[in-house]
Amino acid sequence: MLKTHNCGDLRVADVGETVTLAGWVHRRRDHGALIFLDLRDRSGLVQVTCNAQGTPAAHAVLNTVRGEYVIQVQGGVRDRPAGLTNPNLPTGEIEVVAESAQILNEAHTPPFYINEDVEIDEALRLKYRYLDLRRPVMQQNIILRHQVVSFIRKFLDGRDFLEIETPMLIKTTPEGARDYVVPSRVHPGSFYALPQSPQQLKQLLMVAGYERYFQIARCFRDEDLRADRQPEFTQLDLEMSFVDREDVMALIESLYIALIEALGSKPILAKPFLVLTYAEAMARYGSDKPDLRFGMELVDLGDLSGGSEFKVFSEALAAGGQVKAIVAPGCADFSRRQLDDLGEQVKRFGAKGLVWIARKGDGSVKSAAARFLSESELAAIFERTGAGLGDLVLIVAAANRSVIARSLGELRLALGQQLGLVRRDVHALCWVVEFPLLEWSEQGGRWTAMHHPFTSAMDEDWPLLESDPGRVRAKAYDLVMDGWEVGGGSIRIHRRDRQQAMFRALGIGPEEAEEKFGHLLEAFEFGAPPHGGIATGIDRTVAILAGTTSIREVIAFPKTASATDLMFRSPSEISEAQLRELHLSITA
RNA sequence: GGGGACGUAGUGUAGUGGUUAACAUGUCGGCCUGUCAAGCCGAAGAUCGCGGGUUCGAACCCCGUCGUCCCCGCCA
Repeated sequence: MLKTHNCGDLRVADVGETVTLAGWVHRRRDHGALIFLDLRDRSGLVQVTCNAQGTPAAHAVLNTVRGEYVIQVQGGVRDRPAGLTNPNLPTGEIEVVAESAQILNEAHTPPFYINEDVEIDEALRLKYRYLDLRRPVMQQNIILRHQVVSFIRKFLDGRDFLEIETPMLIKTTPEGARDYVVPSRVHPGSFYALPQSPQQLKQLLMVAGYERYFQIARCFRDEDLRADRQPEFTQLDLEMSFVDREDVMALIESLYIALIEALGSKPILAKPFLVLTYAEAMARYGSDKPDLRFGMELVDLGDLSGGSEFKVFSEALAAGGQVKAIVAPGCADFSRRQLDDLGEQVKRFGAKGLVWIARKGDGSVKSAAARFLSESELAAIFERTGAGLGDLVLIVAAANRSVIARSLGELRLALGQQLGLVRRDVHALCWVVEFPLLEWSEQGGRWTAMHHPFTSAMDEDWPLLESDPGRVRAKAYDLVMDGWEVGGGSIRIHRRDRQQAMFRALGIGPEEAEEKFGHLLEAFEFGAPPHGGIATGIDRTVAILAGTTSIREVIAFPKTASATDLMFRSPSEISEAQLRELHLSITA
């Protein structure tokens, strides 16, 4: 080894030791005959010093080094003189007096600061990702990610799980996201698909009798990107035989509690995790991934507004819709401009408008709708919503219930952040269960699986699959953390007849089912055990633990929003020869 | 596919129609033996993303285009 110690590990206990260090010049403070420099390696920083009289050999070398030079230093660890310690550095009580030093490699001045935390254009960071990753913040993120994955492996190994790899070159499936596809050289005109998840493979491992499987699995989906979505991402993929819903949930709950308590920096707001049905989550939070770090729940005003003079209310209800409200605490004095902005926000989600009622501090009521609402109606609204003096009641009425949920749910999130109501000092996790098995696709004109086509219905709901598919609830569960969907899973179908019934409900005919899923259907006839599992997002989990809002911050080499890699400059064209070999021609 | 924001020395920003594009920091040089965002003095460093247009005159206004980010659609 070119070094005997790590920079960041040196302490007072090492005083008197002779050490050899190697690392990057983080910062240099040159007093002429006296030089200080902060030497950095993965473990952290330590101050190295030398002077022209006492250590001339080292001084001659360190006089020429610059930022990010890679150097090696030999010297003794000593206590810093009294009053000269640096409490901001874990190594701040000691320093290394360099006796000699060598330049291992010179470095250009980097295109951005590695030794300072300033905002840098993300495109530049991605172009020089290897320098970006050198920054201490990024190193912490990547190290945290390693710790999370390592923790999960140990946890599951201790509970009798087997880590089993599954292929990356599989087969395109109907349903779900757009596949990334790989042309076959050997079979002209045929393609592999990269897995959107190892879903079928892990089910087949259950049929194979492995009982408890997991994998830190890379997944690929060719869909547009977001701050929390990359074309390739990593899941903890897990499957168990002979379990019911509660078994999988209990296992993952204990894993996440242990994980957060071991590696997170914030306490968990409530244990055990709250379990909400999908219907409840939508009703109370207007979202299937509610952020429980603050209140501001949606309140139903339907029974108060049935006979209202206010047609916005009564007509929505007559059309089978709802009238619902949230209370923005202390916002009664919002300006007209602010209220208009809130109105614009809900319109994005299909609401015709936002009804606002300001209950002023002096007890007076201000509202554009006030003349349509009686005293008693107002009083009832204030009582139901709990709106006090100084609060602002925000109401959406619509015939379409999902419009109300969506618009008030998003408004709740926006206001929660804007008003600083979201508790940043805790993590809040919950389960959302009993999702609808199917949802109607307007553009497809058919039912689609809300989770995936292998999800089992609730036992008592199976009879509804043909008669009333929209009412069938799934044995599915989502894990939600701080308003992010971090995981989702289900008990699977393990009987051929039920799987066929599911395909039928999805409009997949017998021939197509045989062609696309024949292997699975056949496997179910050879003794498939009842089984279920879950997949949780490693990128999202680490991002939340790291306190960042983009998963790119916890992925070593992420892609841009347009799915390019700025360092490799990928995707890129391939040669004519490669195209020929793959039997491909470019038409675009 | 759609909407929005941004693009100015290496980096982060200011400049919203008028002389030589400003500030901080970094870089380079000089001085300096206790700094830790070292300090002091000096110097260099800009195709104002790119193309077109309006104007006597454009970093600034307009159109297009490229790139990055955020959102909608999409994401079983």
